[in-house]
Formats: sequence, C-alpha cells, structure tokens
Amino acid sequence: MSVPLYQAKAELFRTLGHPVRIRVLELLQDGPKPVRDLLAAIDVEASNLSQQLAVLRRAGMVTSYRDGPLVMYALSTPDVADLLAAGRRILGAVLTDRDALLDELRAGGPDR
Amino acid sequence: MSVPLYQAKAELFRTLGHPVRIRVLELLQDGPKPVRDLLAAIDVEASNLSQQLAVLRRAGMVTSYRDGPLVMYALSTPDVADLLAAGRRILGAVLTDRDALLDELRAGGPDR
DNA sequence: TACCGAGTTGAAGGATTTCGCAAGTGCTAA
DNA sequence: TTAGCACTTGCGAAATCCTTCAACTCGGTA
Repeated sequence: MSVPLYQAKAELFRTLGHPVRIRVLELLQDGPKPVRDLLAAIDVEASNLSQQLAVLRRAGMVTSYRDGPLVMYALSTPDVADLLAAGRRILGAVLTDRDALLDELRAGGPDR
Repeated sequence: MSVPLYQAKAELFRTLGHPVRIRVLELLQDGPKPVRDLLAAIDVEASNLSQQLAVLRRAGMVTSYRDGPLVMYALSTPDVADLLAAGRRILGAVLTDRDALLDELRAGGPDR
C-alpha cells in the first residue's frame, strides 16, 4: 500500500491536534456555519482561521461552499462528531486518573 | 480549569498524531506487552520508541511497570481502543470520498 | 466602473517535533 | 564483581508546524 494505514491514521489525528481546528469542528456539529460566525466565536485572526480551515478541508473533514457573499463550512461526515465524542470520553478517563494520582501525591504517598 | 478544555482535547489528539505511537496503541489493544515485542514489531530505533512511549506515558494513555528484566506497557484505559476504532471509521468515510475524487481525476495508470 | 466586505493564499520567521547517536541506569546471571 | 541485555535519557541537527503580514480573488452594490 502506498501510504501505510497507520500513517493515514496518524495524519487524521494530527489534523485534530490544534485548538482552533477542534473548536471549528465542535461548532460545526450543530450544522453548517459561515466563516463569519466561526470568526466571531473563536478569537483568532481571519487569515489564521482560514489556514486552519484549509487544513481541515485538505484532510477531508469539512466541506465548504459559497452562499452569496458568505462561505459556509460543514462537517463532511457526521462520523466526525463521533470521533470528538470518543475524545471527550477518553479525556474524562485520563484526567480523572491523573487527578487521582495528583491527589495521592498531595496526600503524601507511600514513599517520599 | 487551568487549561481550556478544547486545548486539552487538541493535546489528546496530537498525542495520537504519530505513526509509531498509533502502532504502539494498536499493539497494546491485545494486552500488555514488553518493549522488546513492540520493538520487534515496529521497525524503529530503540531510543526513538522509548521517546514515543514517554510521550504516551506523559499523556496518560499508557502505563508501564517492570517485570524482571523487561519493562511492560499497557493501555491505561480501554477507552483508548474506542478512540482508535472511531478513527478507523472516519478514515473509511473520508478515504472513500477522497478515492472517488482521485478516480475521477486520473482515469489512468497506477503510480505513486 | 469602482469600491467594499468576506475569505483565501503565499511567504517569512519562530517555535515544536522528530530522529539518531552516545552515554547512562537497572536487573540478572556467571 | 564483571558482563550483558533491556531500556531510557541528553543532545544537537533536520524536518514540520504555527502565526502573521501583505497581497489577492470573489460577490454584491453604487
């Protein structure tokens, strides 16, 4: 195979590995939105947002189309929302584990 | 919360954004494994693997313990497997879309 | 036509990551 | 104690990513 599967997977996840891109995807979960709205919600420069949108477009995670004077973006497949949800679940699991460890340390662990 | 949620999410996904780390997690889905085995399966230098394992450890996605002369690694939570599965699903959706486009573009010989 | 708002693109820089080598730690057996 | 396997860590060099600025395209409107 030309691009090993595990490399394609890594690229997929790396695409999500940026705060602005995550926020865009989360905002688009509620339906298509114009760049205007994303820009108003995210606090980032227009050109920067545009660059991040381009990354998401190249990765095939969003699609865009023009609606009069506005450019609209939408998730290319609802599966993206599943992935975000799975991420939320893990984040919960991992963070509680870490907090448990922190609490253990703070309480004065078995060895010091 | 000290770190905004969307940033924590981005870090989580970025952790998965590396071929070696993806392979490690997939191999660990079948149960704990010593570094030896990972090394034999992945084709990467020992020091490099060690560094990627350290990244996964810091992110809280795997745990390690020593068993005699070997160091064992395991997924810290089975939720990680869910995330990988979700990734696989999206990859399917996104790649078929893209392949359809590619086929449309080239109508010709196999290369790359 | 000229102009303006909405987005995009290209390029430069600075910041992060990644990689391989060399050196170091831990455990076990001789 | 010495040797040796199993890993890990420190550290530059190279590759990659992120951000910003300036310039550009596209629609709508006067």
